[in-house]
Amino acid sequence: MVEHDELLSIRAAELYYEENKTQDEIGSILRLTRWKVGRLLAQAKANGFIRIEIVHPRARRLPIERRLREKLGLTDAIVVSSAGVSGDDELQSRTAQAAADYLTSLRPIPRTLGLSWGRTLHDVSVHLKQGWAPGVNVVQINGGVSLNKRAGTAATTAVTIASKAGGQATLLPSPAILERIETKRAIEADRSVAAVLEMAATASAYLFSAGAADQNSVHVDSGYITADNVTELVRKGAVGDVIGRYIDSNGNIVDPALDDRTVGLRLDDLRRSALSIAVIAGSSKHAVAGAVVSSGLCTVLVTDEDTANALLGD
Amino acid sequence: MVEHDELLSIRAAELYYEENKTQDEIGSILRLTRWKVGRLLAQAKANGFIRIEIVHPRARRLPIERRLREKLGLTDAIVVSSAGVSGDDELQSRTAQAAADYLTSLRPIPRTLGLSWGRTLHDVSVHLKQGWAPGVNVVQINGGVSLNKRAGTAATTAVTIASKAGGQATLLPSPAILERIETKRAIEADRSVAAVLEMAATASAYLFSAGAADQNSVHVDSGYITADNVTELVRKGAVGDVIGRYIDSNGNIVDPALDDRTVGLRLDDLRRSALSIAVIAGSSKHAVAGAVVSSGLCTVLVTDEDTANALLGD
DNA sequence: GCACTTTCTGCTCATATGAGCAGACGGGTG
DNA sequence: CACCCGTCTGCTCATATGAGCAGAAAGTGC
Repeated sequence: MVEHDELLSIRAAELYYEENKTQDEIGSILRLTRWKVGRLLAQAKANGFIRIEIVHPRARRLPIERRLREKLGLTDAIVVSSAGVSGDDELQSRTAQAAADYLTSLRPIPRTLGLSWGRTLHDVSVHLKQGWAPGVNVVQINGGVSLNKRAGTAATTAVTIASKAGGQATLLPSPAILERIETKRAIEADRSVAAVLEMAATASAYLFSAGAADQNSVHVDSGYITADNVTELVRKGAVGDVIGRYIDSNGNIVDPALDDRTVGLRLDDLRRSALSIAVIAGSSKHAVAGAVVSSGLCTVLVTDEDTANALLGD
Repeated sequence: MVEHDELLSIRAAELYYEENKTQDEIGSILRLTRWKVGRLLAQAKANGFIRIEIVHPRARRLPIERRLREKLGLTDAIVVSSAGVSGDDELQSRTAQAAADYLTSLRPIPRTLGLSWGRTLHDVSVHLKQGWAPGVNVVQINGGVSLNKRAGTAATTAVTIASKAGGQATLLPSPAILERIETKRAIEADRSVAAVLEMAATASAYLFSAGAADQNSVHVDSGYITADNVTELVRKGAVGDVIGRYIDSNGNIVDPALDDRTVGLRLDDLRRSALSIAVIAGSSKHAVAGAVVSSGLCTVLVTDEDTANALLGD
């Protein structure tokens, strides 16, 4: 009889959800009392036969957000829906939009925002509304200025975010990765750079993304490292990079020598921060996202539904 | 402000459908009155942002059924959901199940059921329950007995359906298509064949499927026609076959000479019937389904959601 | 700036729905 | 066959929701 009840619950669900009939009407159609209909409907829901989806570019997945907060110990999580999405580009754009929304509604408003750069964060800067906050200063937390046009967007991103909030942008005038460690030490010792790094270390909030460890990395594009370097890093266990530093799935630095040549905030500075927001979207970034979250690099994660489900292991 | 209301309606929908909050609670979260929340929710529904799907192999799509009845003038339409379906095979199986259900619940119970044959109808016969009706006789309406094992299922189908209803099966002892028209005339004149055809013409209901006009046709498999014949038929506008007769998109016979060599009920006999049930599923059969429905070959259509949507032109 | 129309808001009231409970039912078990 | 235990049924009652309406607000044309 269980089998038969299941079928009945489907018939009831059709009439209720597709034909907008009341449980009473359904009762007289299926020759049941309205209470029985109510129970069948509840049963159909409990069995997962009723799937309700909110189809909208700005839709979020609150239950997944809650599970992320609870299971992974995040202060906050923002998960955008991937329902009806056409490709990774759209997913990234939706996520960037959500990050912009999150920044806008953030209270208390941070005085200084430490910022990394990349395609995702550029997208966030575009989505922010003019006047999104009343005075927020932005400081770059890792190097990468104008080595080529792609890296040039690093400056644009910082300046855009600051100017839309009526604040100042402080750029870090250094390449992301230097060829020799001596050069890196020298540049860090320079007053203009040291001042920026000092400011970066004391920012009240951080906003960063992560890159996948593959040939499409911005660091390869920008010429800081070669495709072969990346292959080697992957062999050593790298899953991606955060503010220019390549990490393995536990969030540890993969290649300390390379890391020593990388200019910018240390990962531990990020881990000490009370508010660090990671914006990570797209199927290629599931692994880095996992590393970022599990090693405590962020307190807030903005991501897409698929990545979130991957993090939760289902 | 419309833009802003849309976003609010999405936030409200998230809280309502994913977090099971009451409209009142949502009101206090979003700082709105509960009536405003109700209106936002109604708006979200009206804009199609809320998608409710019933995910179950036996789920039907009642609104599409209604539109099929209204727009295409069918007496009845049964549309199974394609939600979460893996391939055409599953779609066909679901549709066959629905056809079996429909037959079982059919009132008044037909005394004699005219039947064609094919993979789909075989599937229907399998899904019917023992004792699905109290005494229904079955008569084959087109030829095709045991030329090879595939065609052999024609007899099995008819016998199964009849025996599960405690009735008699009457087989049409003839090939589907003969090579020479004289042979066809001779076989039709034979008393044993003529009697079956007479019975077929006076059946109280018909159940048939349709084949796509392609190389996978049962008629090619069974050796009644060659793959080249099919190519030629398609060139002449054939979209598929019904009870062995190839029709174009208007439901007209494509090749009168071939048709004259085909044994069985005429299409016009089907069109005159008060109850003829077509069971057609799968993406390859959208075109035939359109021809069958628009030329009035069936009064009842059992099909899948995708095919139905194709018929409705969207 | 004023009269007019249209849209929006917060309400009352009727209805639909879910929670919880007492009794009916069913089917093992001694 | 009587008994018990778990499940199911139909109910009452509290709550959530939608329809409809009067007044407020916001446009619109002169």
